[in-house]
Parts: sequence; structure tokens; C-alpha cells
Amino acid sequence: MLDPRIVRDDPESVRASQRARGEDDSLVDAVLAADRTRRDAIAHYDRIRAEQKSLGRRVAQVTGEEKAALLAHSKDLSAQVKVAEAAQVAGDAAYDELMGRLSNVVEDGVPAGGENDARVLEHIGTPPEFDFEPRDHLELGQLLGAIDTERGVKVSGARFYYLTGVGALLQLAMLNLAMAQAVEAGFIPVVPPVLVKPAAMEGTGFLGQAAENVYRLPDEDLYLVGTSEVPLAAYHMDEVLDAASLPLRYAGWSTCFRREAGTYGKDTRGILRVHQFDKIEMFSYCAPEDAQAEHQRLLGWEKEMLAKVEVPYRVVDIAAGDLGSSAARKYDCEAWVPTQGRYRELTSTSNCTQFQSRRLRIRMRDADGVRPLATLNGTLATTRWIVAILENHQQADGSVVVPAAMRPFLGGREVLEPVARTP
RNA sequence: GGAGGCGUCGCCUAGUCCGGUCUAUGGCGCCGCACUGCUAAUGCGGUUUGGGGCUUCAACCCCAUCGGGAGUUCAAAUCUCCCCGCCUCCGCCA
Repeated sequence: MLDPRIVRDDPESVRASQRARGEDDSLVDAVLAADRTRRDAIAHYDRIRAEQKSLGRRVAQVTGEEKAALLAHSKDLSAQVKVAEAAQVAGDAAYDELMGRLSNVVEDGVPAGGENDARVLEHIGTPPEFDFEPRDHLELGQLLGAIDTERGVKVSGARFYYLTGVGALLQLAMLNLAMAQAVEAGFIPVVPPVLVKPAAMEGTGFLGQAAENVYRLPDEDLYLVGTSEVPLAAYHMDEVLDAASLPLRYAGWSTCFRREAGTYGKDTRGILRVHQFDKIEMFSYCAPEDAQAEHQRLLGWEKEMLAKVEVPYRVVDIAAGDLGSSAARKYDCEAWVPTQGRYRELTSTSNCTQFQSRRLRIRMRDADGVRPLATLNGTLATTRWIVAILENHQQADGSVVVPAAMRPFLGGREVLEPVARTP
């Protein structure tokens, strides 16, 4: 949710932001009108409620005819209070509904445009030159006995897979390497619940535009999270954090579930786009004035981790029209995938400013009092990284060189060799 | 799953039976001031959160807030119902 004061005091900046996202800016006027209606209703309610209270106090002190007269008046007032209260509740609901539809105000400097207008900030590493025909990640995964999509489909359906043998070990090594880096950097490691209540899903903004990608268990009224951002953000829901404890950084390890609705026929091969994967996610709570610097730090940690797996990648600044509603700015790191001849997203870091914390009622207390804080998130490693690792480090015989930083997490193994045959 | 107990503005706690100056008691902690070589102790004042008004800011005023919601009533921390959470005992099962 946006800061109500920004909408009230500087509606023009909110309109401009809505337009940049390709969203409706007339919503701002509707919000302002609803705000006036709501405040009038509150003022009216407060006035007659105060009268009712003082009357009630006198009722308690008198007896006989005087009391009977006061009671008659009080009864009349009580009816008015009910009407005023209903008007206030309706006014608040209308206002909240409209406010909830406004997206976060985009940060200065965000590129204009949509999906294809991300600005490339830098290229790191050089795409490998092969003197043989490179195999794609699935073919490599099958040669290595690492990825089994056929049985994934048999048991669970399309977009499911098994990681087996060195594939399972490779994923564990990568996630452990990422977690080790995060802990070294001072993050608190967390294994969160992956089933959450509606309030957590709602508060983190995943029941809006992204709702169609969320799995729900109707019998329990619980949702499967698509990222540990959800339980990490909701962790401090309804709390006031001491400013001295900020920035507060968590690294969550969780399985992530996504319906991938509307992606039929897209990335169907291998494990690039799947319904279930594992991820190490960074999550920061910090003071609003520190959010932009923290965003750069998160990006820095992502780059540090990408350097360890030694894949070529580029950093892009996502355009306004392609931002999620809670993000003010988003940077993606996209790795080179040789057999596709293009860059694919491996990490994504968003600065949600106070947008998310306001919905989740997470605040900080400092000398200035109690106020909403900023939340940010960023990817540190996911199952998808295996695609880039396998393809970029492959050799002519189908073996794959293990990046040096990962070797200690793979029992010192330097090369993944094709297996003679898989069961 | 069954039975019982409990949930009060940071923590502990009074109040709930029997509705009305509860405008929520007291202690601890914390903040400010005073006093005192320093510290400690002591005294005085303050100390939930959200919203609205007023305002340059601060101060101040008002409304809501006793786990959440609904109901009864002129009036609910207090009575009724539903839900959530915690504790104890019993049953069942990884």
C-alpha cells in the first residue's frame, strides 16, 4: 500500500508513476474523493460517539425520572451511532479497496516501457566458444544421470522433474554455497514454512496480479508459496522493530511452487520453467532512507554468488511497465544460455520501499517515532542456475567442469562425468 | 479428535462471578526532570497502537483499541455465540 500522505499531498507524482507503469492514473482522483468521504464519515462518527459517551457517564450517576429522561435521549443517540458507524466502515472499505489498487511509486531513473525495454547495465564474463556442438542442459543432465524429466512427468505431470545422483548433489552444493555466503555476510539463515495463511499471501501482494500462479489448498485455506519472500516478509507481520536492529537480513531456504498458468508451450524442455524448485532468497528489512543503498548491496551479493559459479551474465534494470506492483525498482541478473543464444533470468532483486510493510503492518521505532520500514528481496540461488552451470561448463565428451568455489561442497569433485547408463 | 483451563495498552498483574465515574489497577522495565563528588538509591512526571482535528513544528483535543469477529443492551474488559492461539489431561498416529 502507498503512503496515504503522498497520495494526498503529491498526487501528481503518483499519477506520473501510474502512467509510467501503463496503469490507470484516474484511480488517483477516485482515491482522493474516497479519502474525503471517509474523513467526513469519521468526523461525524467521532462527534456523536463522544456525545453518547458523556451521556452514558451521566446516566450512571443519576436515578429516577432524570435517569429515565437521559435513557430516552441515549437510546435515540445509540441509533444514530449505529448509522454513523456503518457509514464510517463503508467509507474505510471503499478507500482501502481503491488504495490497494495503486501500485508502488517507481523510483527515479527506472527505464520507461515494458517487458522488452529493460536497460542493460553491464555484461560480466564472456560467453564460451565451443569447438563442438554444445548440448543443452537436459541432454547433459541425462548423460550425467542428473535430471529425469520423464519420470517427473509420469509421477507428477508436466513441468515436474527428479534431480538424481550428481544432479541432486549439485543442487545441494549450490544451495549450501549460497547459504554459506549469506551467513558469512551476516544473514540469519531460515527454513520457513512453505504453506501460509491468506493474510501472509495477501500482505506480500501475491494475490493481486500474480494470483493465478499461486497454488491453494482449499480444504485448509492455505497457500503454497512461490518464494520464501512470502514467509520471510510475513515473519515480522504486525510487529514494531527497534531501529537499532536494522538492517535485519534473512536468508531463506525453501521449495517454491508456481502454477505457471498461461505459459503453455513456453520453456517446456528441461528444468528452466517448472512447478517446483528450490531457492535461497535474501530478504532485508531496513530504514526507508537506506533502501536504495541496501538494494545495491543485495545486487552485489547476487553478483558475488554468480561469480562463484562462473557463468557469463548481464545485469538489467527492469522497465516501469514490467515491475511487480510492490516494487519501486528491480534489477535482474540474466545468465548466458549457450544453446538458446540468449540471456535468461537467474536472479531478481526488488526494492519494495514501504509498500509491502504497510500492507503487513511492519514498522520500526526510532527517535522519530514509529513508522513503516522498507523491505527488499533478492535471489541468491535457484534450481534454474543448474541450467546455466551445466551448459556453460560442458566439455566435448558431455562431462561438466565444476566451478572451483563449488568443489568443497561436492566432496572435492572437479568434473561431473557421464554415467555409463541410467537405471 | 475428546474434556477442562487461560488470553488485559513492552513484561507481570488487578478488574470479569453481580454490565455504568474502567476516562483500565499496581509492579517491573524504559524515558525525562529534580536531588546527590560519580554511580546507586530516592522523589516527581511520562510511557499501547491506529485514525481524525488543529498546527510551521511541538504541544494539545477527539474517536477507536482489553486475542479476532458477531450479538444482547441506552451502555460491554465484564453477558451470549462463533473463530484463533496457548496450557493441562485423555485418545489416536508418522
